[in-house]
Amino acid sequence: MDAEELNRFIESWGSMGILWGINRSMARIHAYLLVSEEPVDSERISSYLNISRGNTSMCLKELRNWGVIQRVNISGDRRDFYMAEPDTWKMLYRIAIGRKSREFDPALHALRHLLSETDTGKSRKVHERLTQVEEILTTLDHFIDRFLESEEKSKTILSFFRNFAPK
Amino acid sequence: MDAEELNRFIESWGSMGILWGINRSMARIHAYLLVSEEPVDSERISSYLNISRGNTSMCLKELRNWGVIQRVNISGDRRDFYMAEPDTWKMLYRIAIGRKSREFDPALHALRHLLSETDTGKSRKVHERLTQVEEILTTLDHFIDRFLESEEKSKTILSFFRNFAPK
DNA sequence: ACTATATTTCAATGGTTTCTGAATAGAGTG
DNA sequence: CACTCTATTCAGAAACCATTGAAATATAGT
Repeated sequence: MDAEELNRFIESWGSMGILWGINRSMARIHAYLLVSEEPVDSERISSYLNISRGNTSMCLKELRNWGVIQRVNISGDRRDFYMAEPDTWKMLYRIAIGRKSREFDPALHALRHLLSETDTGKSRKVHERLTQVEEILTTLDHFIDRFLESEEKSKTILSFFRNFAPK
Repeated sequence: MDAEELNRFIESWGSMGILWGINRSMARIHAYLLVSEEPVDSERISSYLNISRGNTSMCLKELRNWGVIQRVNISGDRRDFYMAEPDTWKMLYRIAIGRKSREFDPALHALRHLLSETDTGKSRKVHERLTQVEEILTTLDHFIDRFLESEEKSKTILSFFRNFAPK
């Protein structure tokens, strides 16, 4: 993978960051770590991607919170080095779990709260509509939980998906 | 459903808009239509939610593009009235389809493009890692397509989800 | 304890998205 | 056709978010 290809990847990963719900800088840094064989230090990241040291530091912290990168120490070197989570599966789980807990769960919670406090008699039609939404989201919620529950199980589910939706 | 509860719902639906990938105003308007028994006109939406007429008009247009609300005419009245898509299922499909085509598909496409142009020999480890990601996303892609393919079929899939992930 | 280097924090900046309100277009009516 | 009411557009204002860079903090080695 030559430098040009590498940059093309970094930039496209950066712009597809929306999909994971992370911003451009974070995604670019993540991409850079993904394509680096060896752990790299923050100075190198910052200068290669033209991101300030400060921002680089904050992004690395965030990415660590997400669990998609790891900090490693190299003996005899005072600097911190970083590498992408080496297990692709684990990485994707972490991203999915993060998104779910930040977006999906609060949404579902709010809806349930609303329904529990709503007088069913007052406007039946509306109440039924919202109940339907709640049911669907609840089912999806359980499903996603199972899907994310363990690595091995998820691999099984994936193979189910393959059979169910071949083409 | 009293006014306070109604507002609470509108606001939480508004802030969960991120989940559907739509902005606050659009989501609030959508929520208001969801909980309205009868079709409402744009003036009423605008004054109830404190959103300018101009913005209301643009949001309604967007929501119609998404297919999650409908414009209806009431004879003898020159105004346009709006109502939420009455079929909850259809509504959720429309949202899911929109998100997939705006976020998921371009991301997957970019990744494939990258892989097709990458020299496999140069950095095997990285190439393998990306290929893994591509495979997983492709499988999910097919699965989601099937899931969204038709109303009836999706209902079947939902019941599968229920059995697979009861609790 | 001191120095040199690495890291983190945060106020200020710059950029992007969203919203407003006035201008414009359009549709129905006498 | 002139009038009235409604809908849409769009330039500028406001709100929001990401990024910088300098200052503060932390740490390792001497």
